[in-house]
Amino acid sequence: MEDQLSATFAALADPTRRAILARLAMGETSVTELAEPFQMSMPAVSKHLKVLERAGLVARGREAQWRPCRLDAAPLKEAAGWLEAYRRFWSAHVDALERYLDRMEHAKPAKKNTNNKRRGSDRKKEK
Amino acid sequence: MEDQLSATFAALADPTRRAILARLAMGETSVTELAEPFQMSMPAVSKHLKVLERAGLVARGREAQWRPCRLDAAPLKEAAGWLEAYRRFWSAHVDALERYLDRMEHAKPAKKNTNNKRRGSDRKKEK
DNA sequence: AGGTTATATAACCTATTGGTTAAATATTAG
DNA sequence: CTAATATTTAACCAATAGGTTATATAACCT
Repeated sequence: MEDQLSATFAALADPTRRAILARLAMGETSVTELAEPFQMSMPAVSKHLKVLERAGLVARGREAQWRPCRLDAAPLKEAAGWLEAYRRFWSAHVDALERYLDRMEHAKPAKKNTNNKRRGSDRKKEK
Repeated sequence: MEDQLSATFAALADPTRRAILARLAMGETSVTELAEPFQMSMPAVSKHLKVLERAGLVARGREAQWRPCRLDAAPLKEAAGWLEAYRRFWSAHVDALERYLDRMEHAKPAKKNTNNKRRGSDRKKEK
């Protein structure tokens, strides 16, 4: 997973890690405190932190025996930018247009519209 | 990976899948055409499509022997919404505000900040 | 029916992920 | 130095991911 964007999205693809980021958004804290809400072992949290750290989302300091973690949201900016390019595809207005165009598409072809008797995996659009 | 958000981010955490979505943003197309730019086998692309489909990002139809894929960006909306909550952390302007608030937070007990380097959240050590 | 095209599935492989427990490390306190 | 605390690393495990090749399925076209 060489690229930054993949690392960022992969890091976000885990609820534990997202919860850690949410906690860090409230301020810098220690690993132990981060781990507290979860029912997993400390090494597991440590691994999650390493994933976040390698994705550049968490930076750490050293203070005595603590390794305080703090949020570094910079990589999220790139991710948000990527998503932004798709905004028009989820805008409600365009959704309606989409559905309209889709109906046109399916009504248009003069081909014999053989009934879709096939298996149910493509039932999504059949309203 | 039970939740929708995790499925969405996980689906986006692969450059091939992001490229597939980018292609689909230009319009519905077949699996073969989707696979063409990549140097991987067709089953590999098929698997990527299945990941995207289970994440709800791609819907498929049936047209003769083709299974046209089309983008369904709805799940991206939730992802973008999640990221949006962190926008203030990557905006440079608010970054300055953050730092200011952070200093205030840590300077609170005393009046003047006299080189108090300790971070507040891990001070349970005062015995 | 038989052949071609488009796509999916099966079976397999290796690397990575997410978790565990046990041991090591780093730092402070006494 | 020793003990305590915070955290990481090591070794292991099961499940998943991402790829392969070979085979199967589905629909079309003679």
